[in-house]
Amino acid sequence: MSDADLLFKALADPGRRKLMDRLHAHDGQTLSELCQHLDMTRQGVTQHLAVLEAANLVVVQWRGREKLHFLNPVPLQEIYDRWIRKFERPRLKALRDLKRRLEDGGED
Amino acid sequence: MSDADLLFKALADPGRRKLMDRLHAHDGQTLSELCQHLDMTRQGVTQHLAVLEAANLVVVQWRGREKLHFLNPVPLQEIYDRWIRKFERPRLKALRDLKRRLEDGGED
DNA sequence: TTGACATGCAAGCAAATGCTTGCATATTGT
DNA sequence: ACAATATGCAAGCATTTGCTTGCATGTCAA
Repeated sequence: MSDADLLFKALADPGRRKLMDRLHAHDGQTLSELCQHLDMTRQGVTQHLAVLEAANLVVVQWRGREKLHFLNPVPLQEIYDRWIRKFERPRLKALRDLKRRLEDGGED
Repeated sequence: MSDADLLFKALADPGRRKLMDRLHAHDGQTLSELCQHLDMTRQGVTQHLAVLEAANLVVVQWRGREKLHFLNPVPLQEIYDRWIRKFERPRLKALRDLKRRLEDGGED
């Protein structure tokens, strides 16, 4: 399965996108914490998180018996580069490309 | 089904993404033309295109018995605004927001 | 007008997906 | 040590998805 496939399939579920939003509101939450806002069993949430981890959208860190979840924005940038910027209307494209070149100078 | 759901589900298939690329290489192709590059029956391609149309990523125009397909980049921009820009690392965010403001001045 | 071309519609089917339940394992705090 | 907490693993099941085959409809061109 390609990277793009893992990414888009991961994002193609409302429950998983909600998890992304929850983590965006408060990064580093445990599984139990994340379960509290989803209308689903813990196992369901676990499986959704596994899909997000496979897509590298979420990375985990263990602290004792707790599993902490953190967002990784890098794959989203790859989607932008491959699937958004490429399909922009030509009128806008030249302008955005210029700014992106500027931006590359400021990358960390 | 929400807009975001239609969009991400539409993009979550390699065949449909390949169709997007084919249309990007040459916009306005007929169904038959698009079929020539996919290893699939015409019906399969029809169904994939229907998904892309439902997501508003592809719009069609009839010319006699031919169905012409055109890309619509607008929904991809909405994905960017809701799901890419929002999740950028803070370091890059300020810089990108600045450029986006510049860019909005050049919108047509 | 008639045959070739372009597409639509619908049923069928294997595989993938989303979710559950039940039980197992590991860590913490008292 | 032991009970509560946090999580993992696996089987089962209903629904959705991706694709096919067969037939129907509409359009063009000689």
